[in-house]
Amino acid sequence: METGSLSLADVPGGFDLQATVESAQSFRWSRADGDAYGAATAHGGDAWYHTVADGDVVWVRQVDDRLAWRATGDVADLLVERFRLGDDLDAVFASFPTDEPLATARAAPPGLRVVSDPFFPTLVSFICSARLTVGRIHALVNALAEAFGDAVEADGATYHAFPRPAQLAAASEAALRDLGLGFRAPYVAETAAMVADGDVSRTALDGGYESARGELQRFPGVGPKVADCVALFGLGYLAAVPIDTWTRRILERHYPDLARDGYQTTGDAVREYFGPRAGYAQTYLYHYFRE
DNA sequence: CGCCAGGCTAGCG
DNA sequence: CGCTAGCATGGC
Repeated sequence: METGSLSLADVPGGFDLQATVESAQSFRWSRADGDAYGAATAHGGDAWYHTVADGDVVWVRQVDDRLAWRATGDVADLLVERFRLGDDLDAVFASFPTDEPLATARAAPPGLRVVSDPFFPTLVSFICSARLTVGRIHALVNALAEAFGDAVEADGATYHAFPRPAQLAAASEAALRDLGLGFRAPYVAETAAMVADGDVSRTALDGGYESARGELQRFPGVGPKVADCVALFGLGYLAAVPIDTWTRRILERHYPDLARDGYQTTGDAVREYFGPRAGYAQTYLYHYFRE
């Protein structure tokens, strides 16, 4: 087991681990003190969170200006990437128009970051997200890992990586339904098969936000909203603005001029207003106003 | 019991 | 094009 600690003192705009891993972007972080994902907790502040990333079991916790980690390998670089610690949040917010709702959202808490998660787990997670609560998405995604992912031992316990495309493609639709996937089961099965078979263009995914969105919607179970979530959290396109039921309510209440009838037109209006990193604004608004 | 959840798809007009 | 019913499941 290796350990390390990252200083957050010089990370511009700061970092809030709990907000970032419990804000329904990533569903593969679990808190040691019970499975309270999605439940508002006043102070998970210095709790340990764990996951399996790139084959390593990883524990991480934040104490003030330090991010401490333990893992089965060196994960310092991985954490910097996954949590986008290189993003200058002060610069991001300086690029937004100043308005009251966003200022309020940023203050509670500052340091929430858009995650940068691996593509396939993000794709499957958000296919699963349709018509589910955040807590149930978390439970389902981790049930998929336990059922079909590689086992990794650490500290005398067994953890599971998220399944690779071929592993999920080999799962029967009935087995997926048994986990509680419901009508999402065939979507996950067919999408996993497409990725496992190479029926996806990496060039299109890497060819900009518009290109990626089109390629993503080729997958069954991926419409405009899920495509935006994958583009933002799994491909790093900060122009993506996922508009779920909560975000639509938030827009209608706080930004009535941006809430158009259609999905696409609303997203375009939000991008027009906040600019090319509008996804960051959406992530803060969603996190703060969801309650 | 009814309603809703980080929606999508098929099938209408 | 736009619009809507149906979809599985569990929690409140």
